[in-house]
Parts: sequence; C-alpha cells; structure tokens
Amino acid sequence: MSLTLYNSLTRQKEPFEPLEAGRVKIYCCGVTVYDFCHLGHARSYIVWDTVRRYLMWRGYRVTYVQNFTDIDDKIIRRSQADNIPWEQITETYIQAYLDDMRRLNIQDADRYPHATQVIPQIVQFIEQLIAKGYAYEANGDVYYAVERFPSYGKLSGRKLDQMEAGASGRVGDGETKKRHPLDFALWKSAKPGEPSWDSPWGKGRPGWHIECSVMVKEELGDSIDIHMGGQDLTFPHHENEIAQSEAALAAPLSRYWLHNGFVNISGEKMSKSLGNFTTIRQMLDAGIEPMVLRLFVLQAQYRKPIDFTDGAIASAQNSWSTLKDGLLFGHRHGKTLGWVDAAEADFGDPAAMRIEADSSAASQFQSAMDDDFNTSAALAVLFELAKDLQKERNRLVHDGETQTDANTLRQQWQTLTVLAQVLGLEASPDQDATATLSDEVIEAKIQERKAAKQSKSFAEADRIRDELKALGIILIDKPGGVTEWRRE
RNA sequence: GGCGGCAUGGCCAAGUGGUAAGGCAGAGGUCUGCAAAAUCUCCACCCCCGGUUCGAAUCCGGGUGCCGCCUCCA
Repeated sequence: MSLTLYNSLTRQKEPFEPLEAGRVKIYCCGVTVYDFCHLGHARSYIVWDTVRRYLMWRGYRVTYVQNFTDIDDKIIRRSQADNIPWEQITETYIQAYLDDMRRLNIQDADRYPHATQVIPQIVQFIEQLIAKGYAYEANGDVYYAVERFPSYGKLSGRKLDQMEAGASGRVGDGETKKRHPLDFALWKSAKPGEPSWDSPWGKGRPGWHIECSVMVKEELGDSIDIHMGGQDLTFPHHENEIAQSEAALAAPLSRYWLHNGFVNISGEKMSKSLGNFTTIRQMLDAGIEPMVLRLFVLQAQYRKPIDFTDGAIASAQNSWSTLKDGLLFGHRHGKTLGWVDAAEADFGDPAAMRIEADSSAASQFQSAMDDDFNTSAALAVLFELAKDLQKERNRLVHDGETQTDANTLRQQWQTLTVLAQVLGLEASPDQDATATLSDEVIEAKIQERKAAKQSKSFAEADRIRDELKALGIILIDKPGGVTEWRRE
C-alpha cells in the first residue's frame, strides 16, 4: 500500500516516489507580507502542515521550505500609503504570520527564505536566462520570453495562442516593451523613491515569480519532490516558475504539484478584490478555537472548495468538543483506571506513544490518508475512537467502572492521540487544570444544590446548575442522589 | 471564448462496479423534580434521460444546474 497523491501537473493521482528514498523535499509558496493572513491562508497552511505531518508520520525525512515575499508592488504601495518604511511593513507582517500560524498549531518551516535575502542569486539567475536566450532586457526591465519555452502552459493546461486570445483585451497599455503579451517581468526598474537593488540593468527589484525559482534552487536544489500552494497560484505563478527554472536548469522543477481549493464565505468567493475576507486573528480573537478552525478545514478533501458559514463553524465546534473529550480521556481518567504511566512527566505526549501500526484504526487512517490525503475519511476513524472513549467515560463516571479493560482503553486513547496529532489536532490538559473554579468550590456548590433539591427548592437548584454551567461546569444528576460534574 | 472542477439524507462530507463511512442537526424510548453533547434506537436508493453489466452513486453517451481559473489573491 503506498501513498498516492493528485498531481496538478499530470491531472491524475500518482503513487508518491521521492527523488531520494525516504527523503522529501518540499517547497511551499508563502505569503506576500503586506497584510494580515485571512481564512484562505489558514486553509492552505493547515492543509500543507497536515501533509507534512503525515509524511513525517509515514517515516519520511521531510525538509519543508516556505518563502516570504518581502518585496513587491503591494508592499511598496502599503509603505507609501501608511508612510512607514517598507522593511518595517514586512517585519510586522512576517511576525504576524508566524504568530497566527503557531496559534493554529502549524509547525514552523525548516527554513523561511526571504526574497530580499537572495537578490544577488536572483540577478545571477536572470543573467543566465538572458544568456540562454529566454529573457531580454528592455529599458531597465527584464522580461521572460514565453514563446521561447515550448512547454509553456503545461501546468495550467493552456496553450499560448488560446491565452493570447483571452488576454488580448487586457494587454497593450504600457506593456509595449514586451515582445509577447504574456511575457512577464523578471526584473522591474525602480521609480524614484522605490526600494531598489543594483543590477546589470540598473536599479530595480525582482519580479514576483523569479524569487521562488531562485529560493527553491538555493534551499533545495534544481529539482524537488513537492511544490505546493493555493489553486490560484497555478497560473501564472507556478507556470512561470516552471518556465524560469526548467529553462535555466534543464531539470524538472518539481515532481509533484499540489494545489488546495478555495474557501468561500457564505457561498461567495473570497478574494482580495471583493474584500470579503476575515483575518485569522479576527476569528481567533472572536473566540473561534484554533482546533475548531483546523477541524473545519480538514473535514473536506483539500482540493474541494469549502464554504465558511456560521453554521459550519458551529457544527465544527460541536464536533471538536467530541474529539476533545476523547483526547482528554487519558488525562481525566488515566489515574482512576490505574494506568502505570499516568504519573509520568511525558504522559499524554504523542511523541512518547507507541501505537500498534497494524491496529485496525491506524490502518484505516493510513489508507484514507494515503489516498490523496483524504482527511475527511481519516477523521471518521478518529470520531469512532473518540465516541468509544466517550461511552466508556460515561460508564466510568456513572457506574464507576468501564466495560473495556483499562489497558485496551489506554491503547485506544493513545491511538486517538497519535492519529489526531498527525492532523495537528491536540487538546491541552492545561485547559482543564486552569479552569475558573477549584474542585473544592465546585463540590461545595454541588452540596448546596443537593440541599436545595432535598428541600424541593428546585428553582434554587437550577440556578446553581446554571451558574456553574456559565463557568463551564456541567452537572449530571445520577440515580441515588449522586451528582457528577465535569468541565466543558 | 479557452481550460478545469463539482452535483450523495435538513446541513457538511466520504465512498469510483456488488445494494450508501463519519460529523452536525433532528425524532422516539429510557433516565430525571427538571435538565443534560447520560443512554438505547431510528433517519438517503446517490441531479435528469438513455446505454454497458448478472449487478452502477460508482463505467459510457446526452442533458440540466452550480463553481473556479484565464487579472493582485492561499
């Protein structure tokens, strides 16, 4: 059984075979740092983080590089509009990016190259393209000559003449320096006051696409295994990267190209131009839990569009609550069940757990994920484990004993924890411990309520229950006048 | 105009030849003073029309509908 993934380049699912056995070199297109990240970024990077985690779980040594585009027209515009140095803009939003992603439990890349850190290499790369006849200089700008690259369009499935027809209405003005309407800038000459670097063509800055070609080469080499990004990057960005890299280096840029689907907002396309996007921090600050967002994203296959609505988030919230209870099972009941390791320091750490790889759950999980990262089917495995644990938890809380033996439960819990972690879904037991009320106070309240119930003061009893509920404490009355409680 | 994708229960979403995973929501029973995401149980023939096949949501042909890219965008 092997990992199969959908390759945008060939438009079909293919078995995954890295260039070097056991190693995977990944380049993920990062953000242009001129604004906060939005929900679309969240989906994209949650998905790629999950792919990376899964490959690691599958035993590959993964090198994951993601760039920051820190020089670009939008950054310059933002700098001018806000009257802030452009370097400060990029620094601010790089930090914001890292903060947002960490909150979503997205692992840091192994390296984050910046476009401005490789300017000499970019200049050199462009010189190489000019020398090979793939690029030409025109009044301080340098363009890539798409007609010189015969397979131009192979990634996005277009042909030059078709695109020319489609683009004819939009090209012309101010583009007269181009030999072909679809030629794109490798180097842009600087206007007065704009940030610039020296080059053989005068002061200027790199075009958008060339930086990625150069950073891939610098960080990972001429050919890599997986190149990923949002669906919108297929054309022109990735198409142009291929044209640049393969013309200059005469080697396939990437074996596999992965593209994630879009996020719609209440059925409407989300885009910069429509302005209907919510930033990640707005959502998180509004109280949407990071794991809920992650679950929302992973409930659909990564290539399909998803629709962000209040209802979808409410549903994900409830779903997360089920999984979270399952993930906290060991922390809440491990000691009660007499698990030998429950007192150890790394208890609950998935890295310290060894699950049986041939367990039914793990193998179902793996075959789901092996099929082009079918996270939706993979989640079904987690839910089944979580629901089983939920039942046992209730038996334990209500009847004082479980139906399944303690060791089997421990195995189930560990399996759930490990597999969830592969999807980046983690519940911290600290949330339990740092809750608002101490156990003693809660017990006192329960005794108070018990007295109220015995004197038939049900209004008072309900008031106490509501009061605790507002603080996240759920009370469960059991036969025999026993009241159990747990934190929500 | 060119290229591509999707259409499965109230909502979301797996499933690519053998009679429909999972989540959310809902219904009924139990339990309860009441309540509870406590517990038990229930809830789809897969857009339409043809065809292939012993057998199709799954393959083929034709419709219809929705969406994306071709322009900054994950």
